[in-house]
Amino acid sequence: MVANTLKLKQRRSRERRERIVAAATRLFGRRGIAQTSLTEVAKLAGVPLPSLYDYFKDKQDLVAAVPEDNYLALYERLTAVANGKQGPRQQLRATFLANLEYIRDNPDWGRVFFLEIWPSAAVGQARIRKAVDRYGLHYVELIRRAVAAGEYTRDLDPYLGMSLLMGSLCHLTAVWLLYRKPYELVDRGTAMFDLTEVSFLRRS
Amino acid sequence: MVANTLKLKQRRSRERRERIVAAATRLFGRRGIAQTSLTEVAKLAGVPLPSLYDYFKDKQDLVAAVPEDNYLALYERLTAVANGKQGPRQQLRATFLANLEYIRDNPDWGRVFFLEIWPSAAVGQARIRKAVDRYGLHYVELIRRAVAAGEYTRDLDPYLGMSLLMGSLCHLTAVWLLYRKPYELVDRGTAMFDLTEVSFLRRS
DNA sequence: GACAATTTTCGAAGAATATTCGAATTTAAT
DNA sequence: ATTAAATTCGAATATTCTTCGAAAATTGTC
Repeated sequence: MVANTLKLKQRRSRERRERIVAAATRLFGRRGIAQTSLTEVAKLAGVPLPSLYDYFKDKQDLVAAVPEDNYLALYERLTAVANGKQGPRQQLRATFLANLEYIRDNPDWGRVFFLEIWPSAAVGQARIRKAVDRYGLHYVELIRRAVAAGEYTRDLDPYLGMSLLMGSLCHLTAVWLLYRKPYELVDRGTAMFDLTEVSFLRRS
Repeated sequence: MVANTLKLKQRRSRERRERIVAAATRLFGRRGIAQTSLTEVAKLAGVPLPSLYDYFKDKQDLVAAVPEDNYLALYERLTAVANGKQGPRQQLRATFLANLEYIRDNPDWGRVFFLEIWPSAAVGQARIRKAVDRYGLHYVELIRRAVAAGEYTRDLDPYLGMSLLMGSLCHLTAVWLLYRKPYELVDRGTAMFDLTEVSFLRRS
């Protein structure tokens, strides 16, 4: 247990940091980043305002911490799900749907990531971009394998396929979040994946 | 000529407003909204800071004006292009590509709209949402007609089809803008449209 | 063309928010 | 027990957004 071997002081400090990120996720996710002041974040986290700066360089840095703190859990879930399936095609499908499930279960995080971070200038920062790239490359790799296995047509450009899937994912999520969840995200995502995949398949 | 019949004072006022929006489009588009201060906008527009408030309620209001000032030109272009084609399928394709051309030719606007406005909380404002909805419905309508004409399969849900196209469009544009235009937008958009459309077609 | 009414402009001040500084406190190490 | 190190946070500063109202410019009227 890492947490237990940490010195008392360090552990407390870490818990504090986590409380701040949790508060930020919630507030940024509900009201948007621009509409949330650090004063509010500090209040919800139960720490004095200047203490935020003991953990984060500035507001932007706190914003970046929100998705970062979720990547680990997300990737674990995605790989766990994918490993349970056989064949790249099934793995791709399972990954896509697990991704939507994660968003459904963590809408605040989803909103910060898909609506505020990923599209915004934040991606210009190397730190965030790296994570986003990794995210996309995971899909590229699965598509590539499905092509190699002969499940998808040889004509398929894996990057184009990835753009299609990521684009659908983002758009679906954005509409779901912005229009107050007018449909069941995973169900609709399933329909969308199956529709998209038609164009990936080998012409018989 | 509306502009010429306007009283001198009103005309100057309108030109001023246009200069402000132009400055805002440029700065918001290059640095992002959060990283751009109104002081900078005012300076680039050549007006004193408080004068911004003679035209816009607050910063958010100025942000909203950026896409609004472009809709007219965009819609004109889209409908002109679509009307030159026959059959809903060709019209849809032409619309999609003309849309990409407009983005390519107005990247600052594209960035403000696709990266800052559309995904952000701003869509929560009725005024902006209305415009966005209209945008999407245009695609829905064209798809619907293509289905009715028997060009697309009857199984196709027009809304799902729209999500797919809009998702692709957004993602393609976002990557193009954020990764410093690594490909020719319209060419890649063409490949993407054709790939997506495979899943719309009637199974023979 | 002079005068009043109206609209437009913008300097000065205020409010909200982000950020820094460093001294006080707490914990860890010797 | 004493020193060193890390952590916390009150007080002060900097930046940015926003308001107010008086000055200036324009328009309408006689």
